[in-house]
Amino acid sequence: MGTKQRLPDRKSKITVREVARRANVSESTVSRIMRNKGLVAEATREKVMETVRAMGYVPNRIAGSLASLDSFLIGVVIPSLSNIVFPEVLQGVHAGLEGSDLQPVISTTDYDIDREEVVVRGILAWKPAAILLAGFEHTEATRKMLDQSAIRVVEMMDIDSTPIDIAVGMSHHRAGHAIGRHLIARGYRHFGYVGHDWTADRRVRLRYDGLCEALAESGLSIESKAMTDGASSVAEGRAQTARLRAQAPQIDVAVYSNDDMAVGGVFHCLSEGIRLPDEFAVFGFNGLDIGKELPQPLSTVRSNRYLIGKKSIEEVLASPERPPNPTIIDTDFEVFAGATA
Amino acid sequence: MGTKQRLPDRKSKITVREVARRANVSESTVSRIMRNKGLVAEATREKVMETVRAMGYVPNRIAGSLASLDSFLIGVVIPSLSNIVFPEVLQGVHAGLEGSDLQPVISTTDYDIDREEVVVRGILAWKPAAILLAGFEHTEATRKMLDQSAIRVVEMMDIDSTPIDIAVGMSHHRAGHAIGRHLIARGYRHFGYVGHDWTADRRVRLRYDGLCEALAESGLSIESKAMTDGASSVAEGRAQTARLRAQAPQIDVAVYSNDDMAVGGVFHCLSEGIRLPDEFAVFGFNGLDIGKELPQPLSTVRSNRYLIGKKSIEEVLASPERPPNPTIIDTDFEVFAGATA
DNA sequence: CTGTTAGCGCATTCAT
DNA sequence: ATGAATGCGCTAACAG
Repeated sequence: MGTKQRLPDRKSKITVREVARRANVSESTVSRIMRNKGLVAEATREKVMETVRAMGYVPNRIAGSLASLDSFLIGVVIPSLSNIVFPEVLQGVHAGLEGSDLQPVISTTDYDIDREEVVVRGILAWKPAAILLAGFEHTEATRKMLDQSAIRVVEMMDIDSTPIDIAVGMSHHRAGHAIGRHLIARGYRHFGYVGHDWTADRRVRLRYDGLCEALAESGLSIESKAMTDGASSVAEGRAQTARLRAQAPQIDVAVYSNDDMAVGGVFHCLSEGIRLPDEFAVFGFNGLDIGKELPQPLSTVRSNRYLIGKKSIEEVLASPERPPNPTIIDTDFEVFAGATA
Repeated sequence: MGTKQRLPDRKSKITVREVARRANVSESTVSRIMRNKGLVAEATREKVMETVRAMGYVPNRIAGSLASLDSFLIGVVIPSLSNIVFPEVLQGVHAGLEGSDLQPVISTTDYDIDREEVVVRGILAWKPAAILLAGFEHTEATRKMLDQSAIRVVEMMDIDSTPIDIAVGMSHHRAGHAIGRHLIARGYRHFGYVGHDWTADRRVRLRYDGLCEALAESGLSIESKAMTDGASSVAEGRAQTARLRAQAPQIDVAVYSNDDMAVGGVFHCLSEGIRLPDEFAVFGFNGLDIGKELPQPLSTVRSNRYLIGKKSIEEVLASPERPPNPTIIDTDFEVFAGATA
C-alpha cells in the first residue's frame, strides 16, 4: 500500500466537494469522471482518480439517484425463501442484472397478499426502475399502486391470467393437463393425488385442475386424495403417501403437488419396499435437482425458474417504457419421464 | 372504491408539494404526518391522510434518506444463491428485519473475493445502515472500504478468525473435530473423506482440518479421499462415493464435505444395495431438511443458518455504533447421530 | 474540456 | 399546532 497518506478520519463522510477541493477541480468534473460521462482530459481524470482512491471516496447513490431522477434499484417481491424455487428465480434475476449496475431490493410476503401490499408500498418508496412479483393475486390497493407507479411490473411464474404489464412464466394449467395425458399414455388408469395447501398458491390449484380435465377427457378421474393443510415438504409427502395408500390401495399412480412432496413419496416407497413404478408410481412437479439424483430419477415436469428470473429482468431492461398492451413471455415446461412413473 | 375522484395521471409524480397544496397545509405538516412525528391536530391529520390516499401518494425514500442523512437499507453479500444454506441465512435476515422498516439489498459474489470487492463498493454507495458478508476472506480494498464506511460490518458463518467488527456463526474447526470424536466413539477406525472444492470456501477446509486433528489424537487418519474440483452436489456425492469405495474398500466410514455430497453417498448405497451404516457409514454436514427425511435419517452436524441471519440483524439493530473491540457471536452446532453412521 | 447555477424531494431547524 | 427557510450530496443544463 505505497503512499502513506493520512487516512480520512472514520466519521467525516467524504463528498464530491472534498474530492474536488483536494484535486483542484470543480464538483462536476469529479462527478463526470465518476460516471464516465462527458469529456474529460486524460490528465485530469488521472489526477482526480488518484485522490479518489487516496481518500477512499464512494459516491452517494442516494444523492445521485435523487439528482438524476432515475433509479438504480429493482424491486423483487417473492412469497418465500424457504421454497427452493424462489431462490432459483433470484439467481436468474441476479444473472440478468449482471453488468447493469442495478441492485435488487428483495422482500417476502409469506404467500399473504396483505403483506404483499405492505411490502410493495415499501419498495415503491424507493422508486425502483421496475418491480417483479410472483403471481397475479394482489389486493386492489396493490394494483392501484403498481398502476400509478408507471414503472414496469413483472408478474412471474404464471401466465394463466392477464398481466398488469408483463407476465413471465409457464401455464400451470397446461402443465397439469400434460401430466394427465402423459400418464394416461403410459397406461395408468387409477389416479391419486397427494398435495399441500393450495389456497396460498394458485398455481398448485391450476395444475390440479388441468390434470382433472385431462383425466375427464379420457373418462377418468382422481380416485383418492391425500392432502395436508400446511406447506409442502418431504416429510408431508411421506406422511400423505402413507395415508393415500392406506385409504385407496387400488391407486397405481399418484400425482404430487410438487417435487418436495413427491420425493417424500419416493422415500416412503424406499422405506416400505414398495417397487417403483410397478407397484405404485410417483409423479412430481418442478424438476428439482434432488429428484434427478434419486436412486431412480423422479418423473416430473421441469419448469425453468432460473429462466423466469432472467427473462423478467431482460424484458424490463430491454424496454423501460410500459407499452399499451400487456406482454406475456412463456418460459415453457417439459415433461420428464424419469423412472418413478 | 367509494369516492370517484379523478385519478392522477400516470406520469405526474406526486410529491409532498402537491399533497400539501391540495390539502391546504404546508409541506412540513404533510411530512410530519407521514412519519408520525411531531404534533399534529387530529383534524388536519385526517384531512391530509384523505388526500394522501386519494392521490396515492408514496413518500420518496431516496429523498427522505438524503435529507435525514440516515439509511433504511441493509446490505447483504453472500457467495451464492444456489447453495441452499444462503437462502436460509436470508430467511433469518428477513425475520430479523421484520417490523424495522429497513430493506435488504442483496448481492452475490460467486465465491470470488474480487467480485466481492465490486459488489461491496456498489452496496456501500447506497449508504446502508449496516452490511452483512459471508466469511473472513476479503481483498485489501474491501477491508479498507468496510473500515472507512464506519458502519456496522457483520462477517457471517464462521468465527474462526478475528472479525472486522462482528462475526456471527460457528467454529467449523471445532465442528470437524467433534465429528471425528463422535465417530471414533462409535467405534469407527477406517476413515475416508468425500469432498468438493475447498479453495473457494475456507469453512470446508476448516472442518477437514478439525477432523484430521481429532483422528490424529487417537492415532488415526484419513485413509483415503475422493474429491471433485467442482461445487458440491448430490450427483458428485454419488460419483465420488463410488470412487472412494473402489479405491479403498477397507473404509468403514466416510465424512462428507456437506449434506449434499452425503445425500449423494446415501443414494449410491441405496442403488448398490450397500447396507448403511454396517457395511459403510456416511456422515454429512449442515443438517439440511432433506437429510432428515431419507429412509434412514442422515448422520450430520446441524448448523443454524437461519439463526445466523437473524442474530446478525439483531446485533446491528441493537447497537448501531461500532464498538472499539470486535464482537463474536457463536450460534453453535449440534452433532446429530442419525442412522447412517 | 471545465466551471457555475439550479434544483431533485424531503426532513429539520427555527419561528410564529 | 403549523409554516418558512435551509441544505442533504449529487447531476444537469448551460456557459465559457
